[in-house]
Amino acid sequence: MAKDTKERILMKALELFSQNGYAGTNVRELAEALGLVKSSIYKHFESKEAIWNALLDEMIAYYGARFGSPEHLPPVPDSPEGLVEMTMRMVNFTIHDEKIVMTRKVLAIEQFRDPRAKALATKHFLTGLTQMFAHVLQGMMDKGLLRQDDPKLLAFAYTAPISALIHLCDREPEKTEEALKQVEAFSRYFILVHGVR
Amino acid sequence: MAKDTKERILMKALELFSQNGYAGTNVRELAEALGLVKSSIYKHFESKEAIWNALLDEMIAYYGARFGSPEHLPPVPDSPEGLVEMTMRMVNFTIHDEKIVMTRKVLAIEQFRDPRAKALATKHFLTGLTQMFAHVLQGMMDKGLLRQDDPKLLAFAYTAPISALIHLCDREPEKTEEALKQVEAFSRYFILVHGVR
DNA sequence: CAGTATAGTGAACGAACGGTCACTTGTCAA
DNA sequence: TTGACAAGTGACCGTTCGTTCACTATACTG
Repeated sequence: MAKDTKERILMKALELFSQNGYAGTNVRELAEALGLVKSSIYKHFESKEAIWNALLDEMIAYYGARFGSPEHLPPVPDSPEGLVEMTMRMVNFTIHDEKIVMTRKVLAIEQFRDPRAKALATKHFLTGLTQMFAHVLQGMMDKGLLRQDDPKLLAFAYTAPISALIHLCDREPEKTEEALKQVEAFSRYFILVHGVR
Repeated sequence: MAKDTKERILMKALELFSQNGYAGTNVRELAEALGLVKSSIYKHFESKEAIWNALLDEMIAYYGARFGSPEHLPPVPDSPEGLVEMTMRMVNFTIHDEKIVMTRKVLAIEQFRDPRAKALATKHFLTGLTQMFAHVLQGMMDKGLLRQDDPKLLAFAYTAPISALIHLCDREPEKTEEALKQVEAFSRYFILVHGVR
């Protein structure tokens, strides 16, 4: 029950921080959103800032566990269409997983204030996807599915537009359907341009 | 003197909001950053929220005046190298103009809370650049400098990576030099891929 | 010169903030 | 059965928040 409450606090804090930011959220509404009174919060965290730091710890650990090690690199597709499918699977996951969506939002809000949020934001928004797809696209070049090219530059050119559409979904969820179509269209176009001819 | 102070308040509010957000900034520090006491602020704005709304009005108007009408579309370059130059000029401007940098930051922070900030964020982060370069790239296709293609898709593929690097500069200014090199490398690569052969 | 806006001040307001503490409740091992 | 401990409560603390207001200083206007 204790551990459970601590985790529930962190989850609800993520939810509230991702909407109104750290400064825009107060301990009382956090507690009441969990059916508690604010003093109960302090049985689990010594301060509001401690909640923020624990949340950041968790976000960093979650990212590391999920995307940090080479063993989590996705398999290299066997066909151009396989890249489209893999991309759509990945994008669909990342925009529908509530925790990841809220993490991106909170990083967008707090990136200029907290150095650790800043570093994690760069991973989430830029280097993470690029590194992952550098591996995938390199693999596809090795298989002769894409023209030989600088894999990092190619991965950057591939993932940055997709990342922009993910941000759009975070900001305006009602545009998700249209954004997903754009992702697919862009993915196919990318293959058309960079595939072997 | 009056108008001046009102504008100084808005400018300093933009500065503080872009660092700590609206909720993370209080009227007292805003006033004292201007050499005033907080009650003086209320001679010019009826509330803190009124400052925020006036700031948003100004940001929206500024964007409209600068990028809103077709007459502000840049001239179409006469050579592939001209596209690189135009791009570098544009990026250099947008990451060194303090007001625009702070505007992007504040939009990143407040995009999930305020509907008008959300709409303006999408323009700043996505559609604005894309529309502008759809025109430029279309013009270059007409001149036979680029292969025929869907100008919107092409512009999206061109501007999204550049936009990602602009965001990186906003977040980690110490990486500006490296980011600019990446923009240039990407721009040349883009021409290599999409230019006539 | 008198009169009147305008800009700025300092003290004060109630409300909301993060945080503390003595206390009650529930759980479970000895 | 009892003792110990963790979880939760409600009252309360000092501080800070946004905001108001009576007042002063300054500058323009008739």
